[in-house]
Amino acid sequence: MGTSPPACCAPVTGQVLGEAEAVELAETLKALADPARLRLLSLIAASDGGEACACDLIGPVERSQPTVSHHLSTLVDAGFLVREKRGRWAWYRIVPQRLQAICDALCP
Amino acid sequence: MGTSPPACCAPVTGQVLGEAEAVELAETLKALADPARLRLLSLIAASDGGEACACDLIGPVERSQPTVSHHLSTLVDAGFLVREKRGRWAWYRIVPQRLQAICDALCP
DNA sequence: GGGACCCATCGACAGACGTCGATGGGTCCA
DNA sequence: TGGACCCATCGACGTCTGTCGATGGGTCCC
Repeated sequence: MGTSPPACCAPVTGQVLGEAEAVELAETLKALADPARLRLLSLIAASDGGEACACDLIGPVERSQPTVSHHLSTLVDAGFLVREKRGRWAWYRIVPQRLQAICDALCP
Repeated sequence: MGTSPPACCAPVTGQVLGEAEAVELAETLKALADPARLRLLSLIAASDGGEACACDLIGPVERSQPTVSHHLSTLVDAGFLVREKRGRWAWYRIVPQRLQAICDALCP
């Protein structure tokens, strides 16, 4: 919730991180730091066109449907995915700049 | 705990992540995903010679001494820091390759 | 319209995690 | 030797989080 920064995030090295910047980067990393979410990202990234239907993710990730839906929402909220509703299906697409921003923050 | 891989970690994109690889990368990211730990890394990286005494970290990071010690141990266990005892002081140094390995896993 | 299907939300629960005060081992100096 | 100091560990506590079953709103097809 909250700020939804334009660039995200302040780099770890270089200028010393303040508490607010650290909280922001930590929340972003926390969204990545879960096996189910990493597998979801990996599955979507490896799909045709870089997008995947939620119905095709439940099996491979080996979690229940509500759990997968919850993790996908977390990734959307953190900006790593975008959701698009098509009929009764939900399609998810990777946001490559978001992943790149993390790398820039960790290894400038 | 356990394997302590030579290179760490399998990349998110490219081959689809298996559960074991995802757990390993998630644990590594979890070690980073805390404001106090990010500030500690940042403080140490910005110190002279890339190393810092624990006694100089407690003030800036605004946590109690046991809490700081706990976080430093977490970072050491995850391979982001190395600890060296000098007399009654404990000095910590960044392991740059470890941070680089995370970036390689996220943005190949 | 009725039924099958996809998916987000809700409520609940167990386990993990960040934090602190208290404690004790180890080191240095007077 | 005694005292001051640094720091890791322990025990405890409240909070956050990953997981699931149940539920209900939408959408499509027969």
